[in-house]
Amino acid sequence: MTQADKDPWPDADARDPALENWLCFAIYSAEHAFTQFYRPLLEPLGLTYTQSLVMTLLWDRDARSVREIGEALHLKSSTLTPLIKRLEEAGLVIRRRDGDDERVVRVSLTDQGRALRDKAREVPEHVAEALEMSREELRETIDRLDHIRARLIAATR
Amino acid sequence: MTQADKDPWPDADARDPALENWLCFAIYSAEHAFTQFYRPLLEPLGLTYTQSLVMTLLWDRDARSVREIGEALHLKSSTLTPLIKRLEEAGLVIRRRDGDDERVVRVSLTDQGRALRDKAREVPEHVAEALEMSREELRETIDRLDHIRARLIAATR
DNA sequence: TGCGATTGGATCGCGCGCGATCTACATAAA
DNA sequence: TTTATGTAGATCGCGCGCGATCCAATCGCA
Repeated sequence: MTQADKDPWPDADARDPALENWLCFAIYSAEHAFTQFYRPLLEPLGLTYTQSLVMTLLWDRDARSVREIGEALHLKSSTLTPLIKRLEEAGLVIRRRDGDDERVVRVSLTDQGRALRDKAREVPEHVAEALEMSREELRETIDRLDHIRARLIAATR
Repeated sequence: MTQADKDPWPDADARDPALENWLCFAIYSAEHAFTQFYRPLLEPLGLTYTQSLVMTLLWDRDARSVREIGEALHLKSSTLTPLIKRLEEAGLVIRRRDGDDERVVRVSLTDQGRALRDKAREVPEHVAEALEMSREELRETIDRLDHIRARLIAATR
């Protein structure tokens, strides 16, 4: 458990010169830890983490376009098109061209996709339990990360 | 700028029921934003972000084993072996079996790899500039993310 | 000494995630 | 109507990142 926490990074004591890089690495590895944590929870549902994000969007509101999904998740069509096709192969969604605008592809839940929602409900509780953080702490951390993301996007040339 | 910040998530006002999932998504997309931000900075060096992490380790201390690098970055050999081979093809490092223990592969910098360090020095400043965060804020956010990671790893079954 | 268990890397298959590029469709302008 | 401009997805190639699996070297112990 704690054995994996000794960070054998260079100059662990003299972190100051490049704290920004540490922040990036902290985010980078927290993301991996989350993925690892979610894996066994989502595997029984047959979903990857990103797939579960798409499903969560659709459970809230159905028949979204690929563009809408991409905006919500900050993902490009080159990521989403194959991913959604995989969801379709799994029988969870269907993709259909919009009648009004033939460019648009609408993604809708199948009965099977809708049914999966029940199995997914307990997942957030596992996360909450693991994190052991107060709602204030969660709120504050999320706000800070959102701020960081906004700053980075604004500064990306 | 601010246009990309409207989060079109379900129930944006009723976030409370699953704040933990929001935290995960916040980390997930902050990670992508960082990758996007780093890309144009690292492209002139011919490095990806993960490759730059490996190089940073080696610049601090040379001739590390694949296992040591993996522990520092929390990455598996299935990720590192091909990545380091790419660094080798680029002429930045050499891989050599350890004489004492033939299982161990040591990764050492070439002159070219060492020389790249100078070009990489300015990168952290760009990050600092973009983030607009105080050292205290940085410190605190890093600590919180490290804590989250530790909790997740401990709770991953 | 010898033999099972462990360890360090390598390999394979799969799913992201992206930039670049392409196509089909839609809309605005001439 | 024709032409130009823009938009929604799809496709391709590449680099992670992992679980599963394999192999060779080493270690532990009888």
